[in-house]
Amino acid sequence: MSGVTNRFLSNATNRIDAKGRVSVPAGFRNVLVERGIQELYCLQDFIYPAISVGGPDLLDRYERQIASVDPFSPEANRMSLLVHGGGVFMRLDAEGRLMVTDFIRGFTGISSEVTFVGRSDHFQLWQPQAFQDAQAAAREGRFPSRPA
Amino acid sequence: MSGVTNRFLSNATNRIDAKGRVSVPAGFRNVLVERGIQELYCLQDFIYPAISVGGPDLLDRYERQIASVDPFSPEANRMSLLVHGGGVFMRLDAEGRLMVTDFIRGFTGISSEVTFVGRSDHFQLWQPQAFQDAQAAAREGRFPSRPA
DNA sequence: CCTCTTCCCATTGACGCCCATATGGTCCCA
DNA sequence: TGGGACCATATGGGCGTCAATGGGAAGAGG
Repeated sequence: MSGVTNRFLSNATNRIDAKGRVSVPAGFRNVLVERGIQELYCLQDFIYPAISVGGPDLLDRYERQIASVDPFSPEANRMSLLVHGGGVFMRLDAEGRLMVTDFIRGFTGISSEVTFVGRSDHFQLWQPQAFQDAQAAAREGRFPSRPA
Repeated sequence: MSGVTNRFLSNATNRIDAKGRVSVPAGFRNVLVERGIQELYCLQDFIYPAISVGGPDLLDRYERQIASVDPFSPEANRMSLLVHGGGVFMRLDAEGRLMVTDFIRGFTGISSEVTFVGRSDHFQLWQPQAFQDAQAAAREGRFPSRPA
């Protein structure tokens, strides 16, 4: 109800510790509780070098999107590769942290810090500088280059 | 009613205290009450190095615009990156102050003082000198240079 | 048997919720 | 018209709580 806890908003940067863990911002954790999300589904963004994190419904939406285009098109092929081949379930530990796996590091370029970015119904993991650059580019009206 | 308290007008500069808080000018707080705004949606402006502050309706307007395009399109992704990733809900403390977070400092360059600028249906937070410069430029009819 | 993960606890610093003080202005009244 | 009570705003600071982070130890898997 309060607008504050029902959507993923804003961005914040946290450190990765020696064990490869990083705290999810408390505000985001509250949204997860509010939405009853316990299992996190992580997948690669179609456009940006970022990992999208949300509940199982996030996967549902992406699958519907894939289904809405010609299943034999290169676009559908590419999306399926990212969603089905690159998706993974994760859980938070008791302190609200998640493991930054090689899968995440490799796709995003994250090494020592993670920028958490709210996306309303999900949030994303970014390499800090990449996020700054992408946001600045978006303000200028430029679109990110897309993989062929 | 009188026209004085229903719009954000004029500008004022206040100090940030040792704990990183700053008082929102009483005139602006009155407008917030008049408009029934309790939760403040703060957005990193698209053009200027300033934070725009308004009610939840400010976010609603942007979200309707996003909803009007294909949600999986690059355009929607780009707008969400700015509107969701660059916005956050905040609330004032009992004395009418708000925390000047890194989210605000980093984007505006604000360090020790904040200039509050009325924009009719919302107001903005500026680094004082940046506001002076932008206003002088506007008087000369020059347009702002977009952020790099 | 060794390594990686999971669970648990400790520390520290930040933030929220209070209450206190200063400063400047307004209004009333002598 | 000058003084002074009164008031609203801006600002300062104490203190409890929670978040972010670090690290030990037990458990699982190779």
